[in-house]
Amino acid sequence: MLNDNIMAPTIKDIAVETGFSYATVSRALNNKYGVKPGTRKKIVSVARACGYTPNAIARGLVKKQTHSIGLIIPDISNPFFPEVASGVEDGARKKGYSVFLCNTNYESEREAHYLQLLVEKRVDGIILASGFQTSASIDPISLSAPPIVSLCSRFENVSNSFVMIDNERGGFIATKHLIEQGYQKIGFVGTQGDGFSESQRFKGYRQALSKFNMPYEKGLVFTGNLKRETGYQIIKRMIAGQECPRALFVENDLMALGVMQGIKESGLRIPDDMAVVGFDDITFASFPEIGLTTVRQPKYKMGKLAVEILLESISNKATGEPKRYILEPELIVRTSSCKPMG
Amino acid sequence: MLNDNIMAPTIKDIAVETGFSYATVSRALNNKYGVKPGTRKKIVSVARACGYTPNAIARGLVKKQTHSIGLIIPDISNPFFPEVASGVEDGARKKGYSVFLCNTNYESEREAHYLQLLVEKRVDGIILASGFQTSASIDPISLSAPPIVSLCSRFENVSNSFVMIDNERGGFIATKHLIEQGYQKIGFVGTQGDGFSESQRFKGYRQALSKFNMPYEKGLVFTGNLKRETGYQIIKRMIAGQECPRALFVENDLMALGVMQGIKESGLRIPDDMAVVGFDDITFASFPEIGLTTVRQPKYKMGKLAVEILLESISNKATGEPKRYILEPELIVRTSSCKPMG
DNA sequence: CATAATAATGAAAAACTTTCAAAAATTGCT
DNA sequence: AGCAATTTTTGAAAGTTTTTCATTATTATG
Repeated sequence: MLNDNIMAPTIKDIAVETGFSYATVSRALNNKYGVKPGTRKKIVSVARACGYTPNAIARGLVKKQTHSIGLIIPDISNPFFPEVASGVEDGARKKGYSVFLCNTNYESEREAHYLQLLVEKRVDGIILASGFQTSASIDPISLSAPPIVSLCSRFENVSNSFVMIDNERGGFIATKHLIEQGYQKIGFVGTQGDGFSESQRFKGYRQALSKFNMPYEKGLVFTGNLKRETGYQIIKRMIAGQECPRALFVENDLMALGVMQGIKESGLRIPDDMAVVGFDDITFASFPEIGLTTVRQPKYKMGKLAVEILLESISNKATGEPKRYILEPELIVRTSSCKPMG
Repeated sequence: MLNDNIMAPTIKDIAVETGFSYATVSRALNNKYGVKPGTRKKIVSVARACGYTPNAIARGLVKKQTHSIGLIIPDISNPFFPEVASGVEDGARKKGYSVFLCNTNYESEREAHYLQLLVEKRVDGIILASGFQTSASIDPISLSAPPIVSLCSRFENVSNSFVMIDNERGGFIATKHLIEQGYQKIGFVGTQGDGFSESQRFKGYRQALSKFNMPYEKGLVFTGNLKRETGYQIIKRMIAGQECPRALFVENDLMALGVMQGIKESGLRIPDDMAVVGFDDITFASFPEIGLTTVRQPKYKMGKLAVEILLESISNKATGEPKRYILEPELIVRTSSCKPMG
């Protein structure tokens, strides 16, 4: 009662106030077995009266778990990730977990930094939607690291649980669709890889070309980061150049939107002059005015699933095999990829 | 060394290993004054060798600060908020703070729940982009609560720092614009308030009508939550109804996009048959195919500013007057609100 | 060389909660 | 009432770090 407004009341304050011990107060407030109803009532009412709030930090220290998890994503301004994050958040909240949001902007140092930070914060687990397929970051901390579930990505050099869609197949069906629409010169816009290995979607693109006996031309591949602005710039350069494809598979929708904007600004029409297929199926792809053909990822569901796997493996203390979910991509055909006239 | 792979090494382990005391190890690792260069070197190298990671939980308990903040937003799937969140995250990261992301889905119980949770987690501060103007939630915890900066909103019954734009003025200039374009029947789509008070943007709408001597007609006001789907449903109903306005001020862009979609699906044209003005200026409003006239909010900047104010007030231990930033809204005219023909 | 001043280190307390073993109180039974 | 069995309560320790104060070691000064 004495340090009422200077500091938050603690269990100790309540113990003093009620005359019971810390232990009893703790058990009473946590609804644990073995405290007389009258006692509990008194303790609870005093706690409420003095505005007691449990200190999750102290609790975390004792119990060695924080009920927090980390979510690392590369680009929060790509609507794909908020959608995923939404699933993560919902799943986490339902089980009483909070989530640290970490946005890396596709920078590997930032990813590494956050990974380190989350370990220091003693999160109970991490969901890592990495921009990278090979991790320099994840390794060094692996000793004391909490369980990590990869999301929308996986590491080639680490075997942990992951949930993602079959990106290679996604790239394949996107490209196949364009081929079946009769396009001859099909370009690729996206990342070619993270420096260690090729992008899966790019692989699918090449695979489709090869399967349908179409030549792979390096000149039709345009790479850069996965932002909208980049797509915009690439297409401008592309149109200015000589070898301009008639159809494009763009590695993600955000970039595809930039591409489409560039195409239209150049006076060309979609799909008449150039067809576009994206990847992700972000909300805006479905707008009638946009009508972007794309490969759908079940964003919310993936986030939810990832967090469920993570919490599962947290409660298991990470025994058990890593879980690997590879979901099926789904081609959503819209107007941006209709059959060309001639 | 003995419990190497079973538990994360602690300062104690390093103390034992090097033969120095906790105190010295702590000082060495934290680059504090008063430890012999040789000693420091040895300690640091042992720490590195055994993969020591400081325990932020224990540190938080001692120092009574966690270097974490909470960010509460109502709707992460509205691109407006990720943009804001991005500013918050950047600002926080730069100062070594991590952010708990809390999505309330415009539900006040969830807001209250998160507020409580963040206090328990002993975050150093909270940024609250509330869906509500009057808080039942913020009050009860005010005693032990960390500083709270309101963002894109403010409370009428609590005086704390906030950063927002002048929503009333925003509503005013949006409506004024439609009036100046010659529209007679201008409708409003949005929330009318949170049950305690009117929405500021709605107030601006009414104010503009009144200023230009136009009648306020209840029949032209359509309310619901601020989601896209809601906008879509409202416009469908509106078009089916009899008193259909020729121009609409929609309370946010997301909803406006739903409205636009509904309009087009009904075979009407924008702006020829119906003009639309939104609010926020989310990225997608600017797409040529969309061309949504809107009231711009400096999203990223607001997030950044809010976190700066918050961290400022954290380091001040919350002495000093609350800071109140009311930014100027800016009307961005695009194609969705051109002059009607006749 | 003695003394003062400075630098380096250590011991212990504090932060708040949970948990375990043990003690105290209560209940049931004869 | 007396004893065992059960329920309730307590005290102390643990969890990890930082910090304060005190102590020891080192260097400088007269």
